[in-house]
Amino acid sequence: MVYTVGEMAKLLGVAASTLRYYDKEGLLPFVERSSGGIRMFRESDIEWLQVIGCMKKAGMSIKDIRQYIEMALQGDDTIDLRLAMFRRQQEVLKQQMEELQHTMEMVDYKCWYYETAKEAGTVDAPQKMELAEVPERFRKIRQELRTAPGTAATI
Amino acid sequence: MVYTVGEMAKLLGVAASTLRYYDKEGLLPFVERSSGGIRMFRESDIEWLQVIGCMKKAGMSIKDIRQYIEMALQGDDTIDLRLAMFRRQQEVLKQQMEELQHTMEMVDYKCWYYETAKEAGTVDAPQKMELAEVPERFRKIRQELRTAPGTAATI
DNA sequence: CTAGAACTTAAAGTTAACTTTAAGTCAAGG
DNA sequence: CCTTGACTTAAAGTTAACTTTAAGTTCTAG
Repeated sequence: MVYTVGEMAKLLGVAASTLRYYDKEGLLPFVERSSGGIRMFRESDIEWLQVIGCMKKAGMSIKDIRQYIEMALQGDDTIDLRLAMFRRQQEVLKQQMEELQHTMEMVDYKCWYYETAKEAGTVDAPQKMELAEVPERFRKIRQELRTAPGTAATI
Repeated sequence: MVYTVGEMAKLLGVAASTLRYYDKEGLLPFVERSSGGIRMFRESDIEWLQVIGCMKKAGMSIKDIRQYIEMALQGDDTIDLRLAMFRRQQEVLKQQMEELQHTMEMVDYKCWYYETAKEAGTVDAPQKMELAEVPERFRKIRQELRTAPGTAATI
């Protein structure tokens, strides 16, 4: 089973122009062409595309991904390099995860803040609350936010 | 204690031009000016800036953040709207977290894959391995990647 | 054999979020 | 008062990752 660019795009849920762009940028050197020049994606190309999608989600640039693809095509000599690349990516993701967790804490705090404000009818309720009255799990993030000594605006 | 734009930028670890840009985009209507027109950040403005930073990290656009700031300045009438906004953001972050976790699984698999390849000296080792030989935690992601029936390229 | 849908390329356009530049103004130290 | 470094604005430039356009080609069904 082979696919045209449009079919593969539909299958992956991306625009056909995106796949053409990736090809132009050297991300799809493995895709073969018909005698007339039409791209023919093979079933097995899906794995490449899946990995490319994953690397994109991990925040890698097109340039970096092309480097990886080129290494992969060079064969077993580049195993170490490829391993190093994914190890580095692992670190990047760990960092991203921590940041995301922190962001979530902040948003959770804000939800509590506005739920409390809603009940009371004013943001003064959560805003002027003593730290001891604030649910324990929000205290750290609240203090982090309250760098200022004075009371902040109605944020 | 007040800060100029340059001092505040240094304090937050961003470029001064970024703060000016945010101001131009309506994100900093609370920042006052000296008689000469110089921005004077107050200590309490840091909380606003911290929240803006958090919302950016959560993937919100400048436009969305401005909306929030405008609502906050309108006072208690917009509590419900602000709560709804953070609740929506909570969902977005949950989604992001799941995606990130999935990406991490893929990268973990790739690390295992290349560690195994490194030991054997060839990617054939992990590539041609039977599913049963693959560590249990990588089986799901491997199958997900192997949508194709035939063996894929040396990815 | 032909119509038309989907493909091809190169080049230009888009978008968001900054960043840089240019020309000028403010403020603090000597 | 003057210098100097940091500030001001408006406008133009940058970057990445697409997306769109235009002009032409290929494939498939009738």
